[in-house]
Amino acid sequence: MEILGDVVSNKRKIQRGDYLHRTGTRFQTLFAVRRGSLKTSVLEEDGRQQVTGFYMTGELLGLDAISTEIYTCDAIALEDSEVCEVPFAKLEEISLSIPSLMHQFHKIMSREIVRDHGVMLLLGSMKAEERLATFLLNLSQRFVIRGYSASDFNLRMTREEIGSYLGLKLETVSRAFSKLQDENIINVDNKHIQINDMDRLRLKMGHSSCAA
Amino acid sequence: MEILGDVVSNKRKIQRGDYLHRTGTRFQTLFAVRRGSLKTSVLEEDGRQQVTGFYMTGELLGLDAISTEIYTCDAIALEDSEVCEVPFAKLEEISLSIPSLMHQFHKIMSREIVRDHGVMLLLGSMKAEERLATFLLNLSQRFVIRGYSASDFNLRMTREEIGSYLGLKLETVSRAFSKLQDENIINVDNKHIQINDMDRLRLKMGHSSCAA
DNA sequence: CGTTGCATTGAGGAAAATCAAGTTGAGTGG
DNA sequence: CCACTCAACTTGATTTTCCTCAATGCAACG
Repeated sequence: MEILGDVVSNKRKIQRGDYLHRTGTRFQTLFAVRRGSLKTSVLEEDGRQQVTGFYMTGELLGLDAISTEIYTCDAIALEDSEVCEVPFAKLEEISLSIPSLMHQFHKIMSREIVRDHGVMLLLGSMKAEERLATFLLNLSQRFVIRGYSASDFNLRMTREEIGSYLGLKLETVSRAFSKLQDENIINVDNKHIQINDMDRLRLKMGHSSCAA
Repeated sequence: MEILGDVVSNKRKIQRGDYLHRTGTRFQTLFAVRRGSLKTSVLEEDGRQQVTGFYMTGELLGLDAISTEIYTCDAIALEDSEVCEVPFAKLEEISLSIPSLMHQFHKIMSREIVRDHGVMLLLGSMKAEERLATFLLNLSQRFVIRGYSASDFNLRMTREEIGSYLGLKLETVSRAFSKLQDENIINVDNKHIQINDMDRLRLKMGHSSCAA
């Protein structure tokens, strides 16, 4: 992963709300998040919009653009952030002489596909509360990996963005938060989330029908 | 693409209903469909299952397994089929000496990601009828590319499998078919589908609210 | 201190799931 | 060849879930 340093040409700061890239513009670089967080979203002809992912430190954006050499989504900073530009042509070139780099890159792309399949499963077969539980546990997991608390963190995105990602309306997200709080599984104070009972939250992910 | 011939070691026949690979088994090869069609599906701990994709001639399976070197889904033949085994290690090896092959491979993986984002959009923001219209048009498109009729084809999968892919119950799929038939947009005779009005079917995809 | 954006909550309605019959059609065996 | 079986499909009635619309709360900011 550190080999990526050879490929990384320059860093770029990006303020909350700014676009990192826009749908339809020419693709040349991937972006690795160094600090902060971003969301990607796709826009349909008829105005419908959907958030397709949230990205934190260390995660890679732009993989979708390789196929057409045009970005297929918008990437927007959720807070003041910093990214590394990874020129894709250069990455491919260097890959030729460093097989392990190429292999790692393939794994990263593959992981993105697996991740998307997980979201498809969520969108296709889970109820609102299960979706939110899954989402919170996923975030929690990713915070832990980065050395933050698994059970106490601040959301960087709005209810509407969460809803868009989970295929729900913002009111439904809000209600699901309230319900989990009423059951004492989590504490919600606006964007500040505390998970009180990780196990019961995990149960929520599974089969809501069996739980009380 | 023909370069792939160098990598392809052997063909494999697989009968309707048979597994091409199973979740959890060791990954070594990708599979290119030569004839027939397959579905992939993921199984959750609690028994929930979801179809994550349908694959036709020329399409590539197994990309999700690269990340963990273990297949993350089941692949099952929808009809008697034939696939080529593409040993992944060999593909990576050859890529090193044929940059264009590597580049093509990256595009294929990227296209899979874009495709998944499309499904996420469908699952997250479309109503039943819109989902089915989108699905039929996608199939139609893929048949055309392969030299078959765009407006007259046979489904290889059951209503339940379609529903699982689209995040709907089989009854809902059936009703959506019936509705599109009542509106004279398509003809349905069990698995035999005829599209009478491609334009109105496309309209269905978009904003159902505006249509009658 | 009003404005603005985000969040919560409630009431009512629409969409899809669930439950429950029936129908059809292909394959099987008498 | 016909009855039987079984799986897939269709259709209707009811229930659940979520969306929509609307009102209100609340904190940040100029």
